[in-house]
Amino acid sequence: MKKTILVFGLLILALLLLFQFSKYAVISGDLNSEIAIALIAIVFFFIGVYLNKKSLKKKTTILGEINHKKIEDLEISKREYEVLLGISEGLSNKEIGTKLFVSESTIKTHVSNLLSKLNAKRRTQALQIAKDLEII
Amino acid sequence: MKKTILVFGLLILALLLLFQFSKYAVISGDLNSEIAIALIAIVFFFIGVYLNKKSLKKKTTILGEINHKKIEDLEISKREYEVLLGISEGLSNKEIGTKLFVSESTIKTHVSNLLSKLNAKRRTQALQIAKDLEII
DNA sequence: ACTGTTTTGGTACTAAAGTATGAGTCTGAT
DNA sequence: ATCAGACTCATACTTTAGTACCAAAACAGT
Repeated sequence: MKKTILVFGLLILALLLLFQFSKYAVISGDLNSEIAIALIAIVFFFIGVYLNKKSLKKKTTILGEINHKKIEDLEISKREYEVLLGISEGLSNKEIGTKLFVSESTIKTHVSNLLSKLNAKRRTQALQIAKDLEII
Repeated sequence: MKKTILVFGLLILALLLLFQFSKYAVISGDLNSEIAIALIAIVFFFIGVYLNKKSLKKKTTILGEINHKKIEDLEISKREYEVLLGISEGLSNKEIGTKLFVSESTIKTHVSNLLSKLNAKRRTQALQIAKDLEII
């Protein structure tokens, strides 16, 4: 946050200097006034682009983030969550078991518990619900 | 949200400073060029914001849009695609059948064809692949 | 040390999912 | 009219998924 303020402060300072410079350039006639105006225009254009991109980025990132609180609220354990991720990768129970170095039976238990915690009837429905809750 | 407020605050500050400079310009008798420069700056700033917002909007929409060409390339039929959507909603074959007014057998056929076309072994894997190909 | 939760895993079933094959219907294009 | 592709549906199987129940080991916190 402090960095942001510092950056913007320096930015404004730079702009003011640029502005000042342009003013004197125009008055003294050293520079072609059209070039000075064009510079101002270009710089402010990119400032606008930059600020807008920054503010929009936040919104987009939030949409792709996982809601850790929701996971806790649903009382989904670490292992169960790993299984959920396996499901989202399209793996079978046996494949998830191999990946996590446990038996298929264990995965079945986890999946069954997951389904009841997510209030789902199938693993595909669990995926849909999980996406909706933003936990995957 | 806080960031947005901060950004706009700094923006307003910058504008006020610009305005102040214009006032001094008026006092010093250099009115026309100052106002002109300030106007140019503000206008181009907003042009930058506007254009950027437009281009970002397109990108975001593209990310959420379906790649219709890919669907054709994979030779996925209309009905098969509807079944795919049903799967992505977490429905069972029977439920998809009810939704589309056909028997479960028909859905099974569609699913089976879908899986081979998507090169998937399971419906969950089909979902993962379909998302990757941006067809859902 | 005791307690509660997590993780693990097994058995025994039931229910879905998926495969293979065949076949009738329907529609758009030639 | 014929022909290809899409849609429909059934039977018969095999394979995963999912449920129910039980039980032991591992662990964290008190």
